[in-house]
Amino acid sequence: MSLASTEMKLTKTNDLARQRASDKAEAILAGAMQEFTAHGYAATSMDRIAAAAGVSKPTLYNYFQDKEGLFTALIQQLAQEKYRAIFSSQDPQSLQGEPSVILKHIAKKMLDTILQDQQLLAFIRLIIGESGRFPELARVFSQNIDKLIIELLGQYLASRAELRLLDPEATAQIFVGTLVHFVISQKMLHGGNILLVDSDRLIDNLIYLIVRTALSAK
Amino acid sequence: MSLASTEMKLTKTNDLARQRASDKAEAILAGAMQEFTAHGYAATSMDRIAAAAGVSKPTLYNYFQDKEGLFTALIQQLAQEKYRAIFSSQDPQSLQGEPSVILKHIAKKMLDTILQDQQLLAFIRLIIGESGRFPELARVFSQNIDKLIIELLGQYLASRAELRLLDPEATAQIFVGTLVHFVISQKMLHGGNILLVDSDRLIDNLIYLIVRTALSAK
DNA sequence: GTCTATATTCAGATAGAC
DNA sequence: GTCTATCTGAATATAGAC
Repeated sequence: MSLASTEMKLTKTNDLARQRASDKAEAILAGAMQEFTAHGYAATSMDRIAAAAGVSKPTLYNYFQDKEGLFTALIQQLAQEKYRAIFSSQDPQSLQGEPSVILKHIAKKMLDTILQDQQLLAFIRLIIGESGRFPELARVFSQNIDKLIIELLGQYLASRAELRLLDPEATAQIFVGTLVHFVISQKMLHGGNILLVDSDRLIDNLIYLIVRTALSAK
Repeated sequence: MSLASTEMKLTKTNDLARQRASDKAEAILAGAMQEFTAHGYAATSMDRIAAAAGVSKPTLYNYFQDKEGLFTALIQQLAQEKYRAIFSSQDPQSLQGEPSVILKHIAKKMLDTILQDQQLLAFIRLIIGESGRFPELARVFSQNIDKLIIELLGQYLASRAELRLLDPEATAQIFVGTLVHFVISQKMLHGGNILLVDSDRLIDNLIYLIVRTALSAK
């Protein structure tokens, strides 16, 4: 299967060919998710996926062309799911109140969403780990999740002129980057045990940097 | 080989047993670096490492217990090298000038160091990708590189009281997190093509947030 | 469509010659 | 210490019965 040919638009939801996706296909994807997220691409065998899905190996090949095809199908499904999960947290524009309160709410919600979801953590690890072998999948993830979150938050920051930000979108990237880096170093790299700065302390300082000019102007 | 038994102190430099490390061992480590960083742990075969190193497979097993032992030895060597490369950039305390200038210099140096070094990028990808299988190696990397950089920068920020920071160490973590996230999303996830915010714009805004109170007080 | 059984390749690791 | 040659298990993928 050619990687270049993979259709990767997250906006393209289930089409005709999958009006009623087969139970078997779903079972296979569920098994594949368990195994791929736990062991990575190369260390996962089709035998183990078949066992986890409760089907035989030839059935895998009946629904998916090969290991690469199954993997890319899984990543697309996960990206859609996680995209929806993250954006079901409501639009910041609709929130009422002081920016410092709103931003704290957003930051806590973001961290909670990621830290509570072991599957999402494993997914991010998988995407980064396999980004050498599957650059296209990594690009799509980055463009569809990271970028959209930054844009949305940037719009909110831009709407609060009293914050006197140089550049709301760049500030949003700082905001998101700080939280993502925290998750990676604390959870994925297991640096959380002997930790330097906990999440509350980090969030408080991040928001302080963003709102302090507005505060002192009062 | 037991992972729990791996000695992982970066401070422990070459000891007696390697007073004059064999050329063969170095060739093997060089070959292992090329293959492991290019393909990850599971997808790299001992045959390919042997070929890349220009030795035969039994020679690998003469110098290293098994694949895991070779991998952990490589990660330790790379961590030492990268640690030194990053900290050879001089201590921020010794720099003279306005904090905004110093911080910009540090940020540019950090980004340049990482972005120019393809090997370091591949190493970070490897560490994150294999952090499920080798949690101990990931923990050591996080504690010895990430944490030390944040502490060093935190000390500098603490020495500049005019910045009126709530918490210099947490601010340093924001600084480093922003840059690391940029590298991951732009370079490793190949989000750089259709990019939102470029590195100069990001750095300018990061420093603006940190120093703007001191600026407006003038 | 789904299974059992298998073809084939390739991996990690080693025996034994030199 | 280093090699050639090889053992053994496991991986991807498929042929052919039902």
